[in-house]
Amino acid sequence: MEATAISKIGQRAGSTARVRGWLYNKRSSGKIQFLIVRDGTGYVQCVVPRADVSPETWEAAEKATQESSLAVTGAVREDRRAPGGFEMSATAVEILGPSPEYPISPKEHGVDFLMNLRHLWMRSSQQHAVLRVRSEMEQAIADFFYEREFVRIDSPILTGSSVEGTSTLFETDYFGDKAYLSQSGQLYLEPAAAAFGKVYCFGPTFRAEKSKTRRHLTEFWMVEPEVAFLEFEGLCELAEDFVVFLVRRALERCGEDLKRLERDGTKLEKVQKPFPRITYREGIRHLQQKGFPVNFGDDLGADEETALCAESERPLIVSRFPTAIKSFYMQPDPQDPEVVLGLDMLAPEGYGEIIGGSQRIHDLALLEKRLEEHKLPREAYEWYLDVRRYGTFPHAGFGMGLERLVAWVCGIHHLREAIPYPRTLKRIYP
RNA sequence: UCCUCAGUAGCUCAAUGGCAGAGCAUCCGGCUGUUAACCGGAGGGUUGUAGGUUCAAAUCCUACCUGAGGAGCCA
Repeated sequence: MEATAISKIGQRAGSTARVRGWLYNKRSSGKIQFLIVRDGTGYVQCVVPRADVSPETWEAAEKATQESSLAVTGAVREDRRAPGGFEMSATAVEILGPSPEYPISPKEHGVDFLMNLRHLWMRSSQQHAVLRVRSEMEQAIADFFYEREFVRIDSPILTGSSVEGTSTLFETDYFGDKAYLSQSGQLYLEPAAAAFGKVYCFGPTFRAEKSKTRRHLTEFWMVEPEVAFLEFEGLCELAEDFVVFLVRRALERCGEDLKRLERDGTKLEKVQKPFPRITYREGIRHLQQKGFPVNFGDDLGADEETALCAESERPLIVSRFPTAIKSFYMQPDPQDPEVVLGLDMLAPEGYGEIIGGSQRIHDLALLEKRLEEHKLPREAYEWYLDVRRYGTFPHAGFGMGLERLVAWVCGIHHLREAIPYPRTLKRIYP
């Protein structure tokens, strides 16, 4: 008999089905055993009454330990007592692969232990739910840009020049030359915007920051749109539309997973346009009134960000930062030349910055000047300057960290659970 | 890089200078509707490593190793 996906088991109610998967948990009571089987699409309870099955089937059910792979055949029926609403009365249980002494028990474990067993931990229901939400968000990202006729441009992972300083770059040998793992696809997207108009890239990025917090990974996935002739106001709207689209998608298609994660959906339902916006100057004033010792020119730390977001249930857009604390390529505000047309989007509930973006400098002379001020090696950027030499145009873009979005949407504490195999300061295994 | 905390059974944790313990997991037994099932029994230890103090160290001291939480920086 052909196997049925457990997610589709309800369609077989009243008839016989065969499922293949792994034993998630088992409870027994003398003459009856309950096997919870998972196959990646869902969970189903299989009931094995001793009186109704062959001795071989009874023995197989008894021998099956946590995470043994199994094939179970039986009659499907609705039953309120079963988790999921349907259960199978097993007529045959076959152990496909035994699983002696599975290390992750249904009880509590520490972070280090679970992270060393990440390859097994992803079988656990909550981890499984997070990674399914991540997959849905990846699909939603592709859909959002496809619907808006963006062209996906894959930027290189191995690069010769950096967007920001070289201190946070992973260096590697490239046939005797130095190469670096990409920190951002932006420099490669700007030329592509001149070729295609609306473009985006989506892939892994690498930061050798020695940061050790729940908001940082050394390898994370970033999605970056870049749009020709888009100016700052339009950029803010694009970022807003994007986040609203992604959160709505999670609510529409990840209900089961969010429920398993005990995520409060009402908080996500409040993520609607328009998002509150403040400028950096206004933010500094608010913070000073609340007693924070901050002045124009200071970077906003974690506590400051949390204080600014405290009043809002929607993401907050902070814009127009001092030129000195931002990257070399950001366009100055014509109304206020001390600040640049950059934005940070801060997620509510303390999840912090999920998006950073800006309008880019399109004037060649100004960009050359900024490269010099930031002491960046001019030669490495010659090709990038060509974007301004041959038909320059105003343009803007942003980057969104996928793991930060997923952590926020799922309501999980640490970014390391929002990626299948996290890379952190102290972890490159498994 | 800095600050703080923690390393004891496979896992989560007790034992505060005086006999190394419990729950879960594993194995054995019991129970015909379990929901992290429950009940009884068994096995399981170089207390992170090295040194020191002491009649006596898991416990106090020193160094190192490993991990966690936070800061800075960022997405």
